[in-house]
Amino acid sequence: MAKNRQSRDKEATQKKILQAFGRLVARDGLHRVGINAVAREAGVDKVLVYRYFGGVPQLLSALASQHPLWPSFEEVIGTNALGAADLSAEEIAFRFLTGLVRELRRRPLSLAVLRAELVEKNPLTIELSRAREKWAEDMLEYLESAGVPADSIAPVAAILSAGLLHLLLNPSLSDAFGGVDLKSDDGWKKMEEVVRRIVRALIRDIS
Amino acid sequence: MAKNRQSRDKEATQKKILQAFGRLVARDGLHRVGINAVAREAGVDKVLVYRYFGGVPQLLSALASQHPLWPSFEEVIGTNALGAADLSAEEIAFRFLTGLVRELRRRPLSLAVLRAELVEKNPLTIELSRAREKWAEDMLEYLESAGVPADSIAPVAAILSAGLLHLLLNPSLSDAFGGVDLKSDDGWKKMEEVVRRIVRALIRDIS
DNA sequence: GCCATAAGTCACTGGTCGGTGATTTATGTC
DNA sequence: GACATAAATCACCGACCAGTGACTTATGGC
Repeated sequence: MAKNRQSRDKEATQKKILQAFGRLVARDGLHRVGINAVAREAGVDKVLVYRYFGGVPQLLSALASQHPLWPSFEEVIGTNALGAADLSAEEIAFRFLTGLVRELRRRPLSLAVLRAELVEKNPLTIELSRAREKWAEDMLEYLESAGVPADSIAPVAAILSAGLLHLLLNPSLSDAFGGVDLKSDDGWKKMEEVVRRIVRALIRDIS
Repeated sequence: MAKNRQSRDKEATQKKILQAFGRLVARDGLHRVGINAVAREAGVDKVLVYRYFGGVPQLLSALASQHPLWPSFEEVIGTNALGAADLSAEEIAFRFLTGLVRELRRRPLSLAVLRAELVEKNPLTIELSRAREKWAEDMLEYLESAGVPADSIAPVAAILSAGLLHLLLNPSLSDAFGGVDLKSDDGWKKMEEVVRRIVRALIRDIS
């Protein structure tokens, strides 16, 4: 016969399940992915999903343990906190905002988590929010230790990063405003220039 | 007997249904409100919901025809386009951003729609997105006709309004950054000052 | 008081979901 | 080749969902 239905390979099956879960979450969003859908997508009986993982939350944390949801300071800024100390405040702010976008853009799972947090309030999303907030605090601490006066710019950073995040989550929004296509790399390049302008103006204003 | 179960009052029933729908959407989000939930909340058989409205989309449009989802330019700015022509660019930009927040904050249904757009792609949300985008275009036109140089500030306005919107949809986000409680009026008062600072710096930079 | 109308109710279909107990079967070991 | 083990499957449960056809009954007009 062409192929055994039962491959009897635990590790391979687990991998199939995890990959299917990741695909589905990236495509449909966290809030509409359930055990049934995962099992279907993986071509596997749902009992196996329960056996090997336990449930959707465990699937997510298994995936997150392979590829962390949130980028590190180094990934975002392009250098560690020590190296960042040599940069100007403007440069750090610019790199922070654009780096954030760059890193999140290659993490569809993280974007799905952000969307889910906006829309669903359950033990899983609450836990996820907590983790993300802790990460944001850490980022801010790093910024401070790199010499950025956090007190004065924290709320500004909140608005700007929230804005970029929102455009990231909802590309259609920007069409109406800027006519910039944020689904394309070129669109984001242009958006980076805008960020540069904003940051420059704000920093000049403070000092 | 205490009361007839059947009140036999079509208009009253329709009103009950609409109100129940509005309550549920504001509380649970558009994407998790179905016919069954509406009927339960209204204390009415679901057949009546189908009879009087037809489905969830029609419920939403019935509600929106009573209270428009998106505020007018006058509501946002506090004066019509003619009056706005007398204001400085800084003042218009400030009023636009803070007015947007003020008006949307009192429209829980609109916030629910924005959330749904982020998370669900179906005929209903697509139609809703289209309507909202058209509204945004109109707003931008009004701004232009009030003397604001739209070309140069459109992308900036996109980022800033998207940011405020995101904070509106996700109050927990701001905690980590600014320590500002955006569920309270005071928090938003503080946020307005931040907006003032940003707008002033940016306008100063342009001119 | 009669009765047509329409407001409201009941009961059902077919489907999906999360979750679980019992069973089959491929595989490596001896 | 027999057999214990565990990988995988099957079959089911109760709950919820959207949607529909058939029914009951309150009400206003006569």
